[in-house]
Amino acid sequence: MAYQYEYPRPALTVDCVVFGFDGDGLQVLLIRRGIEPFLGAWALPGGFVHMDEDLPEAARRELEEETGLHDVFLEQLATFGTPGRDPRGRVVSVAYVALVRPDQHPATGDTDASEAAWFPCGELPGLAFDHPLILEAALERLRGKIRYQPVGFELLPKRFTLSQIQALYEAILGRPIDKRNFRKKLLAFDFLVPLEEFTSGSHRPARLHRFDRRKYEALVRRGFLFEL
Amino acid sequence: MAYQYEYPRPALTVDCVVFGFDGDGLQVLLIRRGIEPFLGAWALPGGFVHMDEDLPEAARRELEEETGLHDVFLEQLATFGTPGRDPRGRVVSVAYVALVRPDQHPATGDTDASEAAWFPCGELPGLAFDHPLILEAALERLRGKIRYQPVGFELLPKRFTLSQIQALYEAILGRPIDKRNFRKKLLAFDFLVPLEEFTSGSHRPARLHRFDRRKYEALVRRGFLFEL
DNA sequence: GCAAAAGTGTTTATGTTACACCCATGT
DNA sequence: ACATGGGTGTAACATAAACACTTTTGC
Repeated sequence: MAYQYEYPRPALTVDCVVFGFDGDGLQVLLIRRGIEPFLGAWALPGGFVHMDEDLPEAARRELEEETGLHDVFLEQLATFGTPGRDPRGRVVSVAYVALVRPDQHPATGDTDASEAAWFPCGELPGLAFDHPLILEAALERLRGKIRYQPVGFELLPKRFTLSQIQALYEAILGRPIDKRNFRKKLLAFDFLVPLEEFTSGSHRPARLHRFDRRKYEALVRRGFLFEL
Repeated sequence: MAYQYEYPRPALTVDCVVFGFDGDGLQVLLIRRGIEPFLGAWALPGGFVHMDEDLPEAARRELEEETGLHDVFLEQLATFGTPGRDPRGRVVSVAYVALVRPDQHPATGDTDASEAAWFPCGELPGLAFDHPLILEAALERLRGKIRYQPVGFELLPKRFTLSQIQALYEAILGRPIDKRNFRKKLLAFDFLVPLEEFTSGSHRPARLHRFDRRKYEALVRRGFLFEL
């Protein structure tokens, strides 16, 4: 370690904004803090980065430790480091966005130490640290991203109806979408595979589809741009 | 400091990808390293974050120290922290993108300690650390961003011709653009102010324009989306 | 008068929006 | 039979793409 740098260093954490979709509204997974500072307050899952682990690894580890979630879609959002954002001293946090499918959702309260719970995006409790700021940035990113990359499929079950995905887009974009135009456009991309399976319930069964990642990626390579 | 965290911490740096435009191609400002490691190699300007400064402040400070640049457009890009990316040990770097106008360009070699120079994006020298990776991410961001936000104006002189801005878009997007369609669309946004000044030179003088940020922001507030 | 870049409209093709009714199921 | 959500096509409109010649200046 010939050139080791020896001045004081900020502490480094990761925080995850975990989005889920319950068929109706967009939701965020929060944990109740079990330690000071902000003991008992709701916060984004996250924690300190270990010296030998990469940043996404740290995010995944903290996510699993605090919420039981694993194998989720994860993407770096931004880094927050304003002095004073953490009362313990200088702490810089690399924020991630995670998207989880309903079948991956942990049952509320199924983790050991900390309590985790889903909150509808519109009814969030007060949050610790500068987490409201991070959450706002994550929402903005999601709203922007969903319009030109098919991240929505990371929030739906593997098999889903067209109405479900439309409801998801309406929830994220916050406006109603015309059913016929939405389906026309989405199906024209040709990366949705209609299945011979249907929902059952009190009404007319809806055809299930799955997202064909291969077809999507082939399109992307041919210089195609998703835009909805 | 009741809850100070006392485990080993990664070191934290900022690095800046500085883009410029010379009327022909996109360029990047690099510095020649004056210290180990990678002594003598070209690298992105950047350095360690002080304990009491915010991240953008640190980026601006390093930029001024190493290149003489100040008052530039600056935006966070992403954070790079893979173990092993710096031979001195664990160093996590928050990368920024800076856009500078030609009139702000430092004369090559006008800084004290380190040597700074512009390189065309297509003819970059070998770079220190994982800086090629950071640069690639910055280029991708710029290409994406220029299509829906008028960041291009940060790379042009305050007064510019329509041909100059077209050349900039062509350089960044890497493809030719139809002159008439480009002008029609750009002028239709109505945030370009035609001036009563013209270039002089060996050919027909071109009218100069300036970007009216107020008009642009008013449009954005009315729910308008730039798209080119 | 020639070389070089500036400037200017129209037509065609493509994509987007608006819009209303019938269908299949469970109760 | 009725309530509920699923499913389908067309016409009007708006936006994007293709395309060629004239103008002004310096040399």
